[in-house]
Amino acid sequence: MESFRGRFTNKIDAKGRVSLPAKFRSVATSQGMSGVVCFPSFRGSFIEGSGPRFADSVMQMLERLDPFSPERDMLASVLLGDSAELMFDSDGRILLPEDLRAHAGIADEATFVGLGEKFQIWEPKAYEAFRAEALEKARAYGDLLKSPSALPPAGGAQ
Amino acid sequence: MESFRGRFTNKIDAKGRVSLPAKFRSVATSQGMSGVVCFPSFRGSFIEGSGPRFADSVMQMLERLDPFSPERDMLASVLLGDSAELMFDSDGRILLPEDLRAHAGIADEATFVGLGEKFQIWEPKAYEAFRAEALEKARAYGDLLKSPSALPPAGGAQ
DNA sequence: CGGGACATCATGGGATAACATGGGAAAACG
DNA sequence: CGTTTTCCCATGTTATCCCATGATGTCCCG
Repeated sequence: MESFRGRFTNKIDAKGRVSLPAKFRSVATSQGMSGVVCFPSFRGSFIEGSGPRFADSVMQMLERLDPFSPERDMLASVLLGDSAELMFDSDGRILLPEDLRAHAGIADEATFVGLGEKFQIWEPKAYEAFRAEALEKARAYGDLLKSPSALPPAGGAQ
Repeated sequence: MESFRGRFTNKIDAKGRVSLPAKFRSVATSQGMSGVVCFPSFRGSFIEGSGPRFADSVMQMLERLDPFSPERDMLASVLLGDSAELMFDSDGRILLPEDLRAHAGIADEATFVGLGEKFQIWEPKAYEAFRAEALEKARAYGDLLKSPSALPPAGGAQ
């Protein structure tokens, strides 16, 4: 199962287009979609993105809630209302909407970071800073990664 | 399966016409209807809308209730009695009925918010306020989707 | 091992199509 | 008849398509 991996920084042209890294493109395509789904992170100034597989799982989670419940409406507003389906053109580029760019403080360059089932899009310098911090935290969180064979029962989600 | 996603704010002209966002239009069309079904929300000052698929499922939900119960009648009078089938014209516009506009406090602009199987139509500033609240609550509901990996990535449960 | 032929990719620009929006005229309605 | 709705056309803006270029990588063959 392919997943998003690696880091790529691409330019944004005058029309707002960016090349989606070729490797990301092929992940999305292998999931049956000629595009990606993006939405502003509600945890920081960056854009979250994914292929249809992850996006569908979010959708299914929402459909399990009562159709007129406040929880469903609020979660859907944030997760779907703010999201955008960005199809790539014949050259593999996507058009980053103005509001998403503003959220991430992105001007003329964007850094794509693969995170498995999803990826993130950052303003390059902002990502540098985040990455330095992530490295620190990773050191501390390293203990959380257990060898699968060492997990006691099933579930593991302490 | 296509669904309503994204947020769009369009103008209402002197005749009361609004462009239904092109993406919403194609969702409705793919469900076999050249229009959408709209009705006032019973939980707030906004309009609920959907394609025929969701509208049918609402119908079925009503039919599961006791046919002569006051609950059923109350819900039906809002969900069906106040609902309108709005066909879009050759340019993809719909005509928002006066009572629906009044319910949502909509004057000359309308914000369409995609929520999966359904969508909502808001007065832009009212939606802004709702969204801010939704963002807060979504963080609280975040237990449902806390770490992104907590979501079933590839059909974990279903 | 080296060098080139070729594919892939990111990027730029011009042409074209799609979309939101405004207004006029015909048609439907009461 | 007057009012409201539908249809048609015009326009500016935005997005999409198509082609060109250069840079990088890959592969094959000598």
